Amino acid sequence: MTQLSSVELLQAAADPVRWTVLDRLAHGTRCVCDLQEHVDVSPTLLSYHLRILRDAGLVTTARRGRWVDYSLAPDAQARLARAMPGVGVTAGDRTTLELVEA
Amino acid sequence: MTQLSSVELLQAAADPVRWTVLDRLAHGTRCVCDLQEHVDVSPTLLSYHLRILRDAGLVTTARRGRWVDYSLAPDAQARLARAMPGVGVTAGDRTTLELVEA
DNA sequence: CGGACGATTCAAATATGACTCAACTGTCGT
DNA sequence: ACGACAGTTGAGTCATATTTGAATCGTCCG
Repeated sequence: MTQLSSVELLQAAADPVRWTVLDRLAHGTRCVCDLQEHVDVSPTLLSYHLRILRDAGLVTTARRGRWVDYSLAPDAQARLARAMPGVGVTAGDRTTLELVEA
Repeated sequence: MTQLSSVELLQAAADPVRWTVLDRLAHGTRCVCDLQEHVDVSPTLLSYHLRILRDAGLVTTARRGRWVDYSLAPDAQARLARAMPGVGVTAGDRTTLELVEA
C-alpha cells in the first residue's frame, strides 16, 4: 500500500457504493451486514468495493465472531480533505462549514 | 446540467488530468494553452476532459480572441467540499486546515 | 480572401473498472 | 464433527470511460 496519490484517493471515494459506505462509516463502526442493508448490491460486489476502500487505507476492519466490523480510518477524513484539488491554495483558515454553506 | 450528485461531482475531479486542471485553476484563470503545458496529453484529449469539467459546472469559459480562458466556478470548492462522504457528520466547525494537517 | 493558429467535435478503437457466478475461509450452534 | 452463517476470493464477462485521429469551427494576420 504505497502512499496513494490524491487522485487515487478520490477515485476510491468516487463511486456510489463506496461513497455510501464511507458516509455511513462516518457515523461510526458498522458490520458488513449493516452496510449491506444500505447499498442494494450483492454481498460479493459489496465485498469487492470494501476491498478497494481497505487497499486505499480509508477503512479498517476487525473480526467480531462471525461478523466483520468496518471503521473509518482515523485519518480518512483528513486525507480526503487534503486530496481535494486546490487545497494548498484556498485553505487559509475557512471552516469546512463555511465551504459547505457557501 | 441537472444538479449533479456528490458522487458525480467527485468522479469529475477524480482523474489525473482533470484534477491537475482544477488545481491549476485554483490559482486563477488560465487559457487552454497554459493548461496544456501542465498535463502532457494531446490537445484533443485535454479538450475532452475540459468538457467534462464544464458539464459538471466546475469551470466556466470565456473566449478571448483566439484563446479560451478557463476559470474555476465560484462555487466549485464549496460543492466539492460538500460532496465529501461524511460531511453532514464531521463538519462541526473544524477548519479545512485542521483536517489537512491532522 | 487565404492560411495559420487555438480549440473543439465526431466517430471509431482501446483500456479500465464494475459486475456475476462458483468456490472458498473462518466462526458459531448443536 | 456437521451444517449454517458472514464474508471473501478468483476467474471470467460486460459496460463504460478514456484515448486516438481526422475533420471542423472561430479568430487573427498578411
